[in-house]
Amino acid sequence: MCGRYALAYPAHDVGRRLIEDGMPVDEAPGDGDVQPGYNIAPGHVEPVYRAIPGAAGGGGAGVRYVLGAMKWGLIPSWTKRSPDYSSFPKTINCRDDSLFENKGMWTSMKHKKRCIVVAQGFYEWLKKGNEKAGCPPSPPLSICSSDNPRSHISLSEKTTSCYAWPGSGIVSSTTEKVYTYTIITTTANKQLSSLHCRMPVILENGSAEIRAWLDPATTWNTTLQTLLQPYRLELEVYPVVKDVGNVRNNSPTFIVPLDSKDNKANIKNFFTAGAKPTHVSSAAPIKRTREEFETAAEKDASPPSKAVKMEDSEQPTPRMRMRSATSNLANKKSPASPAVKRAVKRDQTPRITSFFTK
DNA sequence: CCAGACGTTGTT
DNA sequence: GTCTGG
DNA sequence: CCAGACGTTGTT
DNA sequence: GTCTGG
Repeated sequence: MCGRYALAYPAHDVGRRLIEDGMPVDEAPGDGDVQPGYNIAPGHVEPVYRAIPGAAGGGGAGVRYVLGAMKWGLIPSWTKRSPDYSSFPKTINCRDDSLFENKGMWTSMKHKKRCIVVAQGFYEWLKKGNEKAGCPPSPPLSICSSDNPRSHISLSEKTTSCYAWPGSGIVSSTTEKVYTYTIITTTANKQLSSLHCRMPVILENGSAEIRAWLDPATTWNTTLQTLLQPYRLELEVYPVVKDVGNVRNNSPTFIVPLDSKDNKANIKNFFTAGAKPTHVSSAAPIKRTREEFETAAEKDASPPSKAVKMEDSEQPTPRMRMRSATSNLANKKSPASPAVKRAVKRDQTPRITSFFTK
């Protein structure tokens, strides 16, 4: 989930918009230091917002807020491997429940390395003629036999929480530090659950939640934990052109609703299957004002902590159990070929796939 | 104590 | 960095 | 996340 | 089918 997103503003514009939303920016990358676009993929370098502690070390005084240029796909600083980006496991996302457990690679950074990824929206792919974009209890989605509509889920002015890792671990040939980040995912909310079982955690610009999340004086605690919730407000969801699939493509049309005749039928199926469109044919995504969000939030009133989480978190458990079981198995022997690991994961005997003729 | 692992998504 | 297994 | 490639020996 | 690169 959340393997592709959009942030097309040049760096200076990202900074300006954050400031307008009440998020101070003391420092920002040059426009040439990041890769703005409508098709941001893992490995790209993008603006990420974080707090730097003041001289005193912890609390209020002297904290600076900066936009940094970071690479998507987190590499911990303690990695001993050579600076090979692709050799490390896939860390473009971090499950919120992995953070709740007090172990694993995330514990080395959840206390001090929290940050915020800035995004206009993200993309979700619907699998070919297939209802389940993943997990067990997702409702059927009878959509697209061959041509897959893409849904673009717009966060417009919203941000997505994540970790940044000031990585001394990845060292380029120039001995330069590379900062990397990952995007935290949680259970999909009701609106998106027909598309996928996971969604990124989304926080409102300028919110107390973001300030709490970034506060350098705070180490990991249950308050931070409760910030990781499925999004409670409505998002804009609509199909977009399939060209977004190719990472080399980049176009503003990627965040414009797809409304061509050819795809009318698919779009109809898409929405009748459960995803609620907020608009289908307008020229550009609607931008919500902060006031609108706040009133919507008031309506929603319920404390974000329990109510929402409980109802949405019933699904993932069986799958999680499976995950830990298989990963234990797969990790028993260290140097195993990918094929062997996969076979072990499936609890099967590896197959011999090569042979000599004659 | 040291050595070794540390992940997610989606597939069946 | 921090936990688990030996 | 999807798209695209998927090999070796021996030559320049 | 499966891994790598973007």
